[in-house]
Amino acid sequence: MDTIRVTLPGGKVMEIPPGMKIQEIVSSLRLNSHIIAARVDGVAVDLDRPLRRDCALDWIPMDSPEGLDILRHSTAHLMAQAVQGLFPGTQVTIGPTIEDGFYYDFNRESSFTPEELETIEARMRDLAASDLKITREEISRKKAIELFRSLGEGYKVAILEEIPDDTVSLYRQGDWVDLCRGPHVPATGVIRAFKLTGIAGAYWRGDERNEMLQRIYGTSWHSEEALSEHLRLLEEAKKRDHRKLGQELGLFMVSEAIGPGLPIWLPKGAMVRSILERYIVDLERSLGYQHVYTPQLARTDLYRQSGHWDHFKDNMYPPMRFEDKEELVLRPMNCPHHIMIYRRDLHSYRDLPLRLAELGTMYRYERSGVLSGLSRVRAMTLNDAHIFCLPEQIQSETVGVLRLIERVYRDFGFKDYWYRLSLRDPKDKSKFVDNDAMWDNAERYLRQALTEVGIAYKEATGEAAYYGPKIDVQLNDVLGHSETLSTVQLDFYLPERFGLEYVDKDGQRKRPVMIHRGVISTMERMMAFLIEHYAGNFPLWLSPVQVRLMTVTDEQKGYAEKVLRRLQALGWRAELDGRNEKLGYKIREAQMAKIPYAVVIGDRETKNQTVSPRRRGGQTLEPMSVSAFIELLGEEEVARELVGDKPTAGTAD
RNA sequence: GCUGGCGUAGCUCAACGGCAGAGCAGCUGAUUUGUAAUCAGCAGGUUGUAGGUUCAAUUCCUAUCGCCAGCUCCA
Repeated sequence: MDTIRVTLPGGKVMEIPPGMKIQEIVSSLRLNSHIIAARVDGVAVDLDRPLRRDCALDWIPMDSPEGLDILRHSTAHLMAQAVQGLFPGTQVTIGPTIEDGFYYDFNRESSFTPEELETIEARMRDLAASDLKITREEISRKKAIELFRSLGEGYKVAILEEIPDDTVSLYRQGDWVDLCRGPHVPATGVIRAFKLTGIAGAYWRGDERNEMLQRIYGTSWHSEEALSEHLRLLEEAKKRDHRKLGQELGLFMVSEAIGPGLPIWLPKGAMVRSILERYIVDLERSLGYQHVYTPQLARTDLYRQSGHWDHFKDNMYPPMRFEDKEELVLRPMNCPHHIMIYRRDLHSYRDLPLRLAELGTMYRYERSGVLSGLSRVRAMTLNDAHIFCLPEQIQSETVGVLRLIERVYRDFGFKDYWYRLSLRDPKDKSKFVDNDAMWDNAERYLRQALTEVGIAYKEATGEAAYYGPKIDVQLNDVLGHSETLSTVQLDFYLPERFGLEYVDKDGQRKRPVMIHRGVISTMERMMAFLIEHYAGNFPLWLSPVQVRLMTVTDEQKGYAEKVLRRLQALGWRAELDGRNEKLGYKIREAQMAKIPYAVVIGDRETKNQTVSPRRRGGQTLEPMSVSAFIELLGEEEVARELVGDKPTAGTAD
């Protein structure tokens, strides 16, 4: 048999001599140069790969997600080649692709400077221009270890020593070689549109006990246009950054004098926050939650008993002592306080579930490097609740919380989020309380609840709370970082620690189960998300200022004030710009302040007793009576939706 | 906490060893204006803080505080 049968994409079968390379098929078919790799029976391979058996072929074009991933991986190699050429003695470690880009970690005495980044980029362009062929080679693991040892690449040797396979693959381009699984683009000339985007330290193997390596980040695209579009989107995203908008819109501040991570809510931000608080408290009360207030300090012993002292001490402020009296700490969590409320009474099984909620302010010592605007702070107020329930109520209560989360996200228009089932790491039990049966049970209940609501989820090992597994809801911030917003945590441990009981039907005292849950997260983080989600354009119901009236000339001031009083009397957050300025100027300021309605009051309106509203997005409405305008506001507030804004309206500049 | 970068007027940014500047915002005056910026004038600073080098430091060095990116950690 002297030919093999290759099924091409689309079903056509081609007969080729065995050993023919995929690249030759690509050339013979005169396919465009955008094909940079292929899939053979579903497995991604280099174009350089010879075919020896009947198989099905599929192309991987450069602009497909998989193609971009390969391109970026090859760009990481190109960068490593440039770095090692420019800075002899620098060792390579790992260089994977990430969303929209890649990085490579190096071990080098000194750090890379921004100027060196440009030099590296220039060298990469040279290497790309020389269009070096990229070739794959398979050798035994033993030989590979020898090779990298002779090259002085200790990290590669360490990686090789952990690979179980006997055979490993190397990739060569020019005189440069790297250990890599591949696949890669056929030659460096394919790599055209790239940019090195940052330098940072990163611990070897992600462990802070290890030495710090030098990481260079970059991005790579199939065309210059795609690259500049990507960079433009990054710039756009920066405009939505809650730290920037929070400053511009006067929502919050952080004062160096007060302290890092201790945000100050300015009047406008405080207005949004109080609306959020009222919203969630009302909603929770309607679902059978009872709100309480408890102090932000407690005896250290309380936290010793709860286990926080053992498991959470690094995140707690040190205790304070007044003379020789009791020792107090700022609370890092609210649960022990709610547990004390539970313990006040002897509970019948008929009382359960007991749902205690609090907008609980708490303090956590976060390491300085992690603080960020409102999303990572040291003083925060959590939309917290603890559900004390019977074991047989776990699933229905968890389902109730999941439904509440879904309901709230709908109200805010959140669409881009995912559920994570956070489990303990069975290999590293030191971070978690030790009770295998408890963990297994809790995990099962959470899975059942997720299934019942029909929610898809990803599992994350090692992400659990110290007292139990949890369901987290992850949202991306505007810069692409995933953060937890909502959380549902199952806890068999604290009821045990505090000896919680209820009297069951049979008269026996039994242990209740606790569910810790947060829906709109901390007020701080929720605010950060909302600012970015709406790009500062809050929908009417959340806008700190909903309406700004503006006169055309002084003549209309009397009528405008009358309209203002009428709106304010009905609870609308309205203000009047009666300054002696041109209308265009006032409109512009209202637009930049992102106020939903700018309402023009000139001679015509005064004469007809009307108003002329203009929406934030630029839409001018026909003059209407004040009552009609109020009706319009009422409908929009109830709908809780954005009206008249472009979905990605950034700042006006 | 670690690696790197950056701290100049309320905000956004110049000046980079030789008298610290602009735009916006603020104040005063003129302008009475119809859907994204009217004009003029005035005022605004121990250049984050503390040391050091120098005849001279915003500029160079050291320490420290803060911010930013990333690592680690997390609501």
